[in-house]
Amino acid sequence: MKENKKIPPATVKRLPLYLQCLDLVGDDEIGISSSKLAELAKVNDAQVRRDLSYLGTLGTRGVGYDISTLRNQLQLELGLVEGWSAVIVGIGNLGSALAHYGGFREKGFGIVGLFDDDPKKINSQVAGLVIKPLSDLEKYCEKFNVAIGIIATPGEYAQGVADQLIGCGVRSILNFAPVLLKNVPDVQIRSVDLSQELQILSYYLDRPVLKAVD
Amino acid sequence: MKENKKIPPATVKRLPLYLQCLDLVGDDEIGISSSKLAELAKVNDAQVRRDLSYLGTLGTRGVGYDISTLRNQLQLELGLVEGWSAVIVGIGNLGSALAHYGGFREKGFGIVGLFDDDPKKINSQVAGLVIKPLSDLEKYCEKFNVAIGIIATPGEYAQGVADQLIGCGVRSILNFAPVLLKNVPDVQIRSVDLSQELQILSYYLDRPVLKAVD
DNA sequence: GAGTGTGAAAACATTCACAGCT
DNA sequence: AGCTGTGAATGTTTTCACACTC
Repeated sequence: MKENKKIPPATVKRLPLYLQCLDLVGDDEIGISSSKLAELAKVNDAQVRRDLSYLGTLGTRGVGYDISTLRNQLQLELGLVEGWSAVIVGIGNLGSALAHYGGFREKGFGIVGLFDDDPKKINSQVAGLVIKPLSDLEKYCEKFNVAIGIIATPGEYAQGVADQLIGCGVRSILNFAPVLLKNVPDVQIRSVDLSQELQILSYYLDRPVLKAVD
Repeated sequence: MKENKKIPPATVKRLPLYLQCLDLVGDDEIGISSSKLAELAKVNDAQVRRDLSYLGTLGTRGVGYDISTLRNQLQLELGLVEGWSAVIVGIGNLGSALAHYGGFREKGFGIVGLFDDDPKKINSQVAGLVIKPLSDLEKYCEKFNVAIGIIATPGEYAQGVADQLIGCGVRSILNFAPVLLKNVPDVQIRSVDLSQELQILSYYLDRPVLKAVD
């Protein structure tokens, strides 16, 4: 396991953003200043410097940050160089969208299996992978040492799928089903609830003056 | 416009969660205590009381909160009773998933139009709506007074679509494309980046001891 | 001169703990 | 007795501002 120097959660949430911003600067650019990066990421420049300082002393005073060093360090810190394997469970429209989404592979994640219990879907192909029944999950998790489970099922199946994933040794779950999953010790669960995002937006719709967070 | 008593952003983010939790309690229950709600929402009970106190004095000391009053107040505060209209642009797998997603309507949003510029998709139906070309966007926005634009296009089209939506008077955008949209004054933009969520998970994957935020 | 790294200040968010109401 | 609403305490995050390095 990696050394546990603590990076504040608020900073962790911004690291992928910085990584994305680095891809936006021209290939000819070799360095970047905190203020330029701040402008791209739409945050304060002191914020950028504070955040990056948690990764070590990466910058050069009077000069800025070397882009490729910075990118490497961000990838390292986020664990994107470990090549984590992931499976997607629930291959409806959302699951298919996720399976096709190139951003995962590009960022170092490998989608190694698609699962669904609908007989009409089993054995059909999506994004070059054959859809398997959930009974094959354990076999896959062992074979590919699956670290991440992505849940894209309807709400009513999500908790059962989560339990199964955890039973197979998966320690990280990204949940798109609109339900609250039970907490389990040592298992990280992140939920993205599409309708909640819209509700937050709705609050600010009436109040154009206020600024949302995030 | 609604009165602008300020609710802290961190609280606004939890209001939809409380609303969801209220649906979890039995229909026979008439009231709920902050500690019960806290348990369901997995937050501290003082947090619940503080959050709800921003909506006014809703509880009864010694008793708790009346569920239906609380639900009404949450919906009111979030602007879910205004019946905001939304359009979805980009009807690939993700856009289709969003179009089918029942949670939007249930929460008071009306999806009034689907748009895509792929000739193969135009005029076909998804979730009971006919897909229209982007050139029809302005007409729809006027006709239905569209408040929210949901972007589910590939990244390269997202900024153009956002510009068009804003040009049509849309003041709120929920963006699923993995790009950073330009900020525009008085336009609220929320981005959900699927790969960023996965990267945050990845950070904590190596560090089972640490707790993520959110 | 330009731009980082970081103490110190300010702002924001969470939690404790209890007075006060039912 | 039970549970809310909220001052006060604590913890976290952001921002300022400047000493320091290249």
